[in-house]
Amino acid sequence: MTAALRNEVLTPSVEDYLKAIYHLSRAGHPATTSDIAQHLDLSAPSVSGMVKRLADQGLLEHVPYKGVELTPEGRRAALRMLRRHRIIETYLVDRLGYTWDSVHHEAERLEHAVSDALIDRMAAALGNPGFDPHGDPIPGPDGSMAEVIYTPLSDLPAGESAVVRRADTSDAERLRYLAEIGLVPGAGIQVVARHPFSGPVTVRVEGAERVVGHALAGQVLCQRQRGADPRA
Amino acid sequence: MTAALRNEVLTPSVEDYLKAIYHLSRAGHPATTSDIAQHLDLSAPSVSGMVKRLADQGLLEHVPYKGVELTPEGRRAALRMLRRHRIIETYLVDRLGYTWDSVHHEAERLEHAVSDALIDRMAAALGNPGFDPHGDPIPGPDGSMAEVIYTPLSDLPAGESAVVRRADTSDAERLRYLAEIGLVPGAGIQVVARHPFSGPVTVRVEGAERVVGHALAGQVLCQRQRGADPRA
DNA sequence: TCCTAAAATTAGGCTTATCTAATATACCGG
DNA sequence: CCGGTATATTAGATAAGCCTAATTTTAGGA
Repeated sequence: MTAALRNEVLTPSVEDYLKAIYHLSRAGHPATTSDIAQHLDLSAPSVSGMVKRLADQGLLEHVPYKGVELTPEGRRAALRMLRRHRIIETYLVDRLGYTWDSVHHEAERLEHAVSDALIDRMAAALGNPGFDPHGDPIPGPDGSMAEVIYTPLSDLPAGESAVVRRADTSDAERLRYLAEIGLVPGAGIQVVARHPFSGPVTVRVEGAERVVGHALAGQVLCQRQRGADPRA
Repeated sequence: MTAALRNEVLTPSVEDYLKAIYHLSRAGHPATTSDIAQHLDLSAPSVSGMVKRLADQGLLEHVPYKGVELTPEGRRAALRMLRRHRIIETYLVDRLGYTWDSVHHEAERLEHAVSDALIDRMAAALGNPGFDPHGDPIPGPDGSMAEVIYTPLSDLPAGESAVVRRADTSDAERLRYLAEIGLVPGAGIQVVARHPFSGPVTVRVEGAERVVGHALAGQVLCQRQRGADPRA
């Protein structure tokens, strides 16, 4: 019998684990114990213990010493939390004057307390937006989520701001180099200049200006910020 | 060293106990273990245990086998919860289309999760109201609360709706009788007719019509509903 | 292949908050 | 003033989540 059929309510702790595992699994491979522990700022044994309970509840699959992956039920729960989080953030920014960078902590607390009905009312009041203030897509009540179109750094026009979302290569050398100059997922960047004839791109990252060759820039997938809105 | 100086954060459970004790203490005498247990739907031993911990933390005074009373610090915490609860209720009714009777449960969950900053933003967005949708006063950030003017049932004009708030007598016979006909604190009433020359009042309580003598009606203190707003 | 370092798990303990069962206290009527 | 009932407290157990210390497993390098 699955947890859903047993009609169980998830504790805030469990919800946080599912969220963390969902995020860590985006990359494809299973989330490891230490990844989860670091993400949630907990000890590894705490994670081991919780993982066992979550597996018993049918929310994830655990291969000991290997890692965990969410079951469809676990993923549903994680997407529900993602929806809550992003709607709350959007509401607080849109209606209560929060700034996009100050809103995360508040949403982190509220997402465990609001009812589904309130989330739906907030979403309706906002016109059922598809994206939050950070540009991230908001899952629907059914768990469906808009695809985000990532733009290669090499295609961004000069002057534009964006957020690095993914490095489209598995070459360790390149990944290491990109990390070294700060072009990691989540990093905010601004294109300073594009040089013609497939030349390099000059980009500002964390205050520093970096020059990135055309080929490498093509593998740095970015999410464009306001003004070139993905919801268009 | 008091809990406040130790900078402790109260758990949701503790907040609920303080709220319950605050409400039960309105009547004057200390709150008893079984009152608290009934109010929170917990066993008496659970309450005994928690009461001991709260007394250790300096949030209340406990005289074993007698009852508990909040310390100034405990009262501050309770009023902070009351403020949160009532601002949340007001916001949800005013801005998100909740009805005044459906809003309680949602507020009960949110009041433990919202930050002080969010409460202040919600209050500001509402124009710092002094009363919630039920007509109850909202404590300020400093714990101050508007006095509510209660109107004796004998003074209410015919047709007016009100809520019974207090019976201004300690005569057990009268209290028992008032309870019998449903004129208890919290009961919603409507004045059907007032009879002249200090005659009785006909009032609808829980669907039934009751006739109350002038003297007794003078001791049933009511809070008038919308249209004769206490915030005037 | 073997050995070691990193990662994961198990063992054992703590705190909060709840419960049921047993015991202690208070109050009221005779 | 004495006993019985109602109320309160203590005793002891449980579950969720967290921790540190000890152990086990995996994987990479000589």
